[in-house]
Amino acid sequence: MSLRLYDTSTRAVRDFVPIQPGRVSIYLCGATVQAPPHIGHIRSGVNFDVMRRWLTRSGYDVSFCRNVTDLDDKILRVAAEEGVPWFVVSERNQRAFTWAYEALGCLPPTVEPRAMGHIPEMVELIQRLIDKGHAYAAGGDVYFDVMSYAERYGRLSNQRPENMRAAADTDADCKRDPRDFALWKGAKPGEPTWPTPWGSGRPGWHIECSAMATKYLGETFDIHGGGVDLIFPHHENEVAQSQAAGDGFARYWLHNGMLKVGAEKMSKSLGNSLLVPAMLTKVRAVELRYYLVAAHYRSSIDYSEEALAEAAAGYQRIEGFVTRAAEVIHDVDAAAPLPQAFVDALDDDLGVPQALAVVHEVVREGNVALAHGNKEQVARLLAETQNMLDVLGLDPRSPQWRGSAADAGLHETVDALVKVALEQRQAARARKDYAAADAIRDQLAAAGVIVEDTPQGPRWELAR
RNA sequence: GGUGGAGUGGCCGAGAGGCGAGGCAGCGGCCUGCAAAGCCGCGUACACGGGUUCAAAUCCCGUCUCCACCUCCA
Repeated sequence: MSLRLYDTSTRAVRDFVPIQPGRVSIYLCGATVQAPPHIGHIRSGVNFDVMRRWLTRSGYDVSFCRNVTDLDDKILRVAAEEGVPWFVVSERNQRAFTWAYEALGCLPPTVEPRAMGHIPEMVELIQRLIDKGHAYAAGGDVYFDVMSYAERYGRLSNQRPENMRAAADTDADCKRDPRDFALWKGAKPGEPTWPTPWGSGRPGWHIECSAMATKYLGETFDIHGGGVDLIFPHHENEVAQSQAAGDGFARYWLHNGMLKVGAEKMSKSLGNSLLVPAMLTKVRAVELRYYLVAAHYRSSIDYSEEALAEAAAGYQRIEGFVTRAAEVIHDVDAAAPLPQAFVDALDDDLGVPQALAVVHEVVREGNVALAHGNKEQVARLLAETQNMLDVLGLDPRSPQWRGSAADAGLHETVDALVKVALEQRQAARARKDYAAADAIRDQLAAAGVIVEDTPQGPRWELAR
């Protein structure tokens, strides 16, 4: 079986066939940087990071473009409230997004274009649309003429234009049809503007993604991703603009489900955002990633602290095996094959939940092998586990999660100190003075050091 | 009103006609001086009412509840 993906535009699971053999191009709608990221934004980033890692592991050369929309009405409003230029707001929030993506282990995109750096490309696209009769200038704005494209408009979101309400993206009454949406917004006092053949102004929402996707990935590309809340109007309008202009645009549309809190979508505008830094005081970043990744990307997640804590406990079980196995096995075969069940799970529309079930099964086998002291088997199962975790971005021994060299140095220091205490404890145990032995263990525990006795002698870990 | 999705055991969360994914928690056992970790065992769950079928969580009809989108959104 090879990769099959659920495609929103056909509402069916389809075999994935790339345009060029061996290459995949992905455009992910990143953030409109009007506020710092909450964990719903990062869920999207993490889901598509796993998609990208899986495609890479499957042998594809992946071009991954994740855009930043760095100007919109809200950014202007925030900037006005703070009395600073718009770019102060978008720069600040973009840095917060970049930090959060990195903190959660998302690989950097191949390219991360910013909308306002692509005005000429947008102007060129708008001109093509005007030339083809799909757009018109009116009242300083330029609009996409939805009815000129009525036979195709609405296909992605499965809606008919006659059922749609009016677009409210501008308050202009110069539209030919209320459903027409702005490609370009005429200059308003106090707003940043760029000159165009139709007058100065700023871009509408949607046009930047069409311009940037085709610039970096070509007029036709493989996968376009984003949250389900973007299907309409954002993605519908993107595909309308691009295809009306003659581009092929995306061949597969993938949409991740929403993260909900209290049965409601987490949303900047609803004020129920859980921001990443606050979350990282509750669990480690890798545990948060596990939580966000563990549900299927198309399911919605009902956030709860309990579920988050359960996910962390589940991850710690996996991590425990990897840590203990790595104390025995020093060379891990990064080329070891993945279990077929794991491959099949991910090939089936990125079935991470089933893939994680395979991880847990291999971990159980690994723990058995560890208990039996079967080094050969431990080596094999550790390699399988780490390779699976690598695809999910969850390998505790990867540089992302392993900790710094300074941590390693500190670990050595603590190890030397703990060993002194453990030797005393072993001596006490040898003379059956369990009160003394347990007192040492309790003291270490109070200092955050958890002691475990194994057939190979005592080992220790820091408490979490 | 239109479009799409969801309701699964104490909890999270897959699956999509037959054999109970996996995890968390709990209980019992093994191991241990005691623990911890680990392992083994323990659960007949699929919103409700009908129907189809040898067989339904899965298909069909109806009902209820919830969510998302219908021009701020990941």
